[in-house]
Amino acid sequence: MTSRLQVPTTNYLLAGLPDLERNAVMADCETVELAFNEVLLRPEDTITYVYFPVDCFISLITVVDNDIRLEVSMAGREGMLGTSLVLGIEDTPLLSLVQGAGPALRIHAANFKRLLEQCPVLNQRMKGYVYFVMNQLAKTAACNHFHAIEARLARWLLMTQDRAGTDQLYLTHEFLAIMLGVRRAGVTLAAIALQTRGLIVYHRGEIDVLDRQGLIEASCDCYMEDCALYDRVFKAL
Amino acid sequence: MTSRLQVPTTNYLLAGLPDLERNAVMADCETVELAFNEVLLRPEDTITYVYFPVDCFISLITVVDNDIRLEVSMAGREGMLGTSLVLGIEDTPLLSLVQGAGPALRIHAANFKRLLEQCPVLNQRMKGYVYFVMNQLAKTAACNHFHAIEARLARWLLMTQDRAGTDQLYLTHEFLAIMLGVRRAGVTLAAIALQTRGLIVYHRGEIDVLDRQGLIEASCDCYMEDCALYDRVFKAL
DNA sequence: CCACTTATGTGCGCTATCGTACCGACGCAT
DNA sequence: ATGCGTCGGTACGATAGCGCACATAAGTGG
Repeated sequence: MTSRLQVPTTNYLLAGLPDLERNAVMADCETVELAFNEVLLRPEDTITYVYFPVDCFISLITVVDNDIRLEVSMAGREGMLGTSLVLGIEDTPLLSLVQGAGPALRIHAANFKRLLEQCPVLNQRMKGYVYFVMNQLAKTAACNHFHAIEARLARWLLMTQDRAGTDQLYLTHEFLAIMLGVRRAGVTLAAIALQTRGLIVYHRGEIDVLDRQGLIEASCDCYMEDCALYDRVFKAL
Repeated sequence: MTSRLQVPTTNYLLAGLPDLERNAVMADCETVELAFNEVLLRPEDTITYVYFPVDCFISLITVVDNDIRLEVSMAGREGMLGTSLVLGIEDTPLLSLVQGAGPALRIHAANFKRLLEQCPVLNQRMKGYVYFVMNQLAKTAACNHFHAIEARLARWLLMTQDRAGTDQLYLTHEFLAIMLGVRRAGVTLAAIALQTRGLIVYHRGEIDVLDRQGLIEASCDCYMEDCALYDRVFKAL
């Protein structure tokens, strides 16, 4: 049960294409249902499909020291999975994990590469997205380093809310701890702080955003800067 | 005075081009001498020149909360400055700062864009470098978050040594502190530890690498993984 | 309704790092 | 030779977050 009034039917990167290109892309797309916790790509994997989330979202996670994980990017309907192919590289060093179940469009890698050649607007939008992700990575590196858990949690919830398109998020503190690279107990404390301020309520694996504006104030500026960068890149495309 | 026996005359990204393309690129290049501490690009700046370091190196720095800085990437003769143009974007959100003075090749942005269209190998190598940087950013985000100052300092020195091509590095603790996003006093302690182990010696703004292998052992795996990724990307190109 | 699993709350001692400050040493410039 | 700015060493209290461990509470399945 969600508060969503209307189920979105497409992905923003594709929605902005001119009709001709969008039709060409859609002709090669199939809709698939991504399951919660599904691993789409492991580090070093060869990319077989490119995914465009429609109503789901995916975490991109870097793995260090063999087992320590940290989320470095997130793709929902504003993004895609498979950026390496845009750069002409067939594999990925990141782990991609489905965090919000739901439909996505997917295309075979070979078809995607063909489409990149044939569709100049698609190509430029994909490159724009790569640019956005790069700068999000840079910003996130600094954010993770300098900002407190509470602000980072607020940012993470906002980003997830945007990508999930709903005010109800289904996540445990345990899971958030892994994403943020901190202790589970640390997340609990931060969550209590946000809840006490009336910004969220949560209960056993569900977090509801009550006060989006308040969350924005509780988060670091990184959230708004990310949004601004996305808009800047794609308003021009 | 350096320990370098031979001054390198070109940039690795360009050196690997087929003759035809390299000649085309070189025809549009001029050699410039970059000065220590020179700011090549500020956040939001429009890129006017693309730089290919020949015997100098440049820090790419992200700025958060208006004044806090953190180095997120570094470009020496193995890299370039101006990756945004490879993605068809004219500006950059990062600050680029010359850290090691010396010669670089530069090309006007407009000419570079033309060359990207005309030279397929150049284009693919540039995209490969973007891929490398993206994954370096992701890895660095985790490294900054999880690893101790001493290991990060060791990694930073190794990376700088590779890019500078010399065992003598001219950097103060103060400067290193800004790059690593830590206190100056924290760098001093880490430097003392490395020096005590005989891996480096330093004195008023100069750091000499004595035991490269030892430094590798003192650094986190991130260093070697970075090197491996670079090799993997470019051995295929 | 009970046993079990999972999610959250909490406590405690520990450590890395912070912020700040001060001092001495070095070396350049006059 | 002197003076001043820069660089590095050190100290000290503060603190965020850690590792670990245990308690409680809420669902879940028999």
